[in-house]
Amino acid sequence: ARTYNMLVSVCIAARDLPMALKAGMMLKESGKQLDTFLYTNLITACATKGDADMGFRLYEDMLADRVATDPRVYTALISVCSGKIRMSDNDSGRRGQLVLLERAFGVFHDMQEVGVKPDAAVWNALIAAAGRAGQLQRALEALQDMQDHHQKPDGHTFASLLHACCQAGDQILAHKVYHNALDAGCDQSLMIYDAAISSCQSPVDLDTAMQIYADMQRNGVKPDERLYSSLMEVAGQAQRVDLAFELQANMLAQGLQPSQVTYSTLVMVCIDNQQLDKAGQVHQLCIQAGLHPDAYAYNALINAYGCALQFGKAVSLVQDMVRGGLQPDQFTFTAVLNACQRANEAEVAFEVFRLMQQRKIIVD
RNA sequence: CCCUACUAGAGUG
Repeated sequence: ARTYNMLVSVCIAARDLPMALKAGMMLKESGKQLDTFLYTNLITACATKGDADMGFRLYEDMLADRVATDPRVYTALISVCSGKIRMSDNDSGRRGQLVLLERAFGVFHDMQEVGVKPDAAVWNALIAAAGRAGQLQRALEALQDMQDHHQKPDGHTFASLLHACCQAGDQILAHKVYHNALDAGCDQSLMIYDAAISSCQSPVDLDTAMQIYADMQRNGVKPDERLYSSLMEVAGQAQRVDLAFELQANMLAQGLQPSQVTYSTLVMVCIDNQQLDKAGQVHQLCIQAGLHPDAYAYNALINAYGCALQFGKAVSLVQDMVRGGLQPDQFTFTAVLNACQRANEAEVAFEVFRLMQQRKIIVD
């Protein structure tokens, strides 16, 4: 069973939910019971993909098989709701998110019904779900409830609260939460620094972000590559492209490898500051580093080239994108059409439009 | 306390 659990972990790390489920099925068909570990693992895979239906189906299977449940299973289930809330901010909108949030609280209720005691992670997951749904008040209530049950808020708690503040646009509260986190002894938690820096994005507050960076270093916490991305983003918003690259240099000096996120962040910083050539260079560096830019990165760059009347570059990026195994999506097509319009490329626009119809891509 | 499972984390029209 342990071997299978590890196999499933590998599938999950590779973001291959179908393969993970297949591994689970294989085990089941060989007459073995799936254990709590494996179910939790599988449910978590659903959470990261935002597949709530599958997540709850697995939970039902688990009950049917009379496998013991524990707080981790319920945390994973709450996180299934939370994951779908994150996925659905594009399409289904606010109402769907609130329904999912209620479902998360429903899980919380159910677990207590069956006599499983919530632990800190359960409340943390609830706070995160509420934050993602933009319900800061709800997140604060969950925090209160957590404290009423004598659970100590930890780094996860404060980081989730900080993100909830960001989502709700409450920067003032975010700063208070950050200081509460430090006072509560979470000064060794990298997450709180990252979340606190992210809260300096709107309105842009580079000074505070850099202070948090300094706090972190003073407290002897080693940053990761994501924290640097958060900082670089704030630098870019403060029109400090120079600082963004300086931070990247710091990062390299600390032996951290830039990731696709690092490069995308830098590309966006350049685009937002009208440094399109530099953006293109960073994009190339990303490819050279063997990291594949995703559709977001391509679309942003294609759009920027289109706006800058660099039609040829926009088109060649679309080609690169396809060669890189990515499907142009509605954002890509919109960007290309926009580029055509600006460059008076009626013929190409017509072609593109036909392709969109073929692929049934709908724009507004 | 750690071993195989849960909880935070960006960006595109």
